[in-house]
Amino acid sequence: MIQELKNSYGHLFENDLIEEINQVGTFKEVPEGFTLIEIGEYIKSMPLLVEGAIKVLREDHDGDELLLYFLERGETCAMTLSCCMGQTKSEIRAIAEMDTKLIMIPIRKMEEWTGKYRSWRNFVFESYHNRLMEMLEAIDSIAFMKMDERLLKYLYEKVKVNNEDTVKTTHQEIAYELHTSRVVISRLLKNLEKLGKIKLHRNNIEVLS
Amino acid sequence: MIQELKNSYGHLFENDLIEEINQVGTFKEVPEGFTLIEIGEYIKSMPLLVEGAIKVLREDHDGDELLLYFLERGETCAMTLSCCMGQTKSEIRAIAEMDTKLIMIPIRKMEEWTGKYRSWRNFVFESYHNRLMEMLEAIDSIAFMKMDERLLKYLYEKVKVNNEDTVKTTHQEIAYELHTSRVVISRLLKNLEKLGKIKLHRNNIEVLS
DNA sequence: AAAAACTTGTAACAAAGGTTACAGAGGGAT
DNA sequence: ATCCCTCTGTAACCTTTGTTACAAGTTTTT
Repeated sequence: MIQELKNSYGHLFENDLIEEINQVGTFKEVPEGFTLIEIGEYIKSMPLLVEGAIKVLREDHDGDELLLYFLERGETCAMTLSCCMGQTKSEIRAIAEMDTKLIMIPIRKMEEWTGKYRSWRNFVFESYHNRLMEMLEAIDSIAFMKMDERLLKYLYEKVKVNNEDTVKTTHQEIAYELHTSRVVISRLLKNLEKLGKIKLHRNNIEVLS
Repeated sequence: MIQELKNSYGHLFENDLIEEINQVGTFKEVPEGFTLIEIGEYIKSMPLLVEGAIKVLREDHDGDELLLYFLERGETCAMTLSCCMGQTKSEIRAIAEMDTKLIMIPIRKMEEWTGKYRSWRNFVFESYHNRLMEMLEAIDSIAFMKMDERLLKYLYEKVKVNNEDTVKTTHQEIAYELHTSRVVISRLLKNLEKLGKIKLHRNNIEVLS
């Protein structure tokens, strides 16, 4: 674990802290699709992402979903942080976007470290900052963009996060994450194909350029 | 200033910190409608709200607005915090919702205090937490609710923040804050009136029950 | 191979919200 | 009173998005 830690967090944390993380953290490997946090759950530990990616989703009372943002290597979930501190239930769902490696930190350490290590404090603040910015971006998308723009943006993000130029998913799944219906997604995808931005195949979408 | 500080923050901060705030903070009183922070501005100090309320807005590239949330007594703007730390430009606009009193803290103190005072650290974390929760609520509203529900929610919030049962504003202004058109707002307000939820007057809306 | 389940395409229609245009009410200034 | 400006109400129409229904292709299961 120490090697993975140093790779992903060596430039952020001083050696003492890396050492402590190595002592109290537990290494965890989860497969694509694994649910890391469910809405309403209490959170007992905080994840540091070492490899892979996690998607964070919001749900309304009818069970309708909406993708908020992705977490990548070297990041943590500020929502989790937030819930840890306040001892409140999770407001979001976190699902592994691909096979993912993480280090779990017991929440009692967090509080201690914020007093003890400046680098940890900065990391936590920066996490909050990044998450707020991503929430703003999510708000921009749903408030100001039309569905076809959102869809294209979604595809570009997927391509970036997964580091592949095809998005392996179904229209139905996209519809869930953008909170709309499958028919609408099929329609708009067909349009994007006509515009030469993508190429449609069964179970995967090739994103051009 | 010390008295106002103690009233709003006495239960949160230890005396030493209150004392320090009193030393370095400057008291500021702004009228309703005053722009405290503009998008793209660099931020030099952080506001602690003592009395009144502040509305926080987001804008897209076309200049279209959207109300994100209100700040009330005992709160601070986590966006500001966030921008201070990162030395980045403001992503939001903050406008006094009514006549408002604040204490401005120079940003260099913030960093210092997060190391020195546990209560300050907790205050900052809690601020971030609250702001994230309000962003989530904003997302819920625009993603999952229809315009008439959003409008009613908006009116209820205004009533609560301003502590009056009439909302003194024009349809046009509501349209700006909900990012829609005046005609739509007029239409929906008329409907809410028919449903007996509100009563319309010129320049003000009476919210019933 | 046949059946079942999943995925995509498409048409037809409905609903919500956005746009344009215009009339008239209310209030302030001269 | 008259003029002017702001605010509100409403009609007619358009666009975007959501819904229902169904056909056909693909993959998995039996």
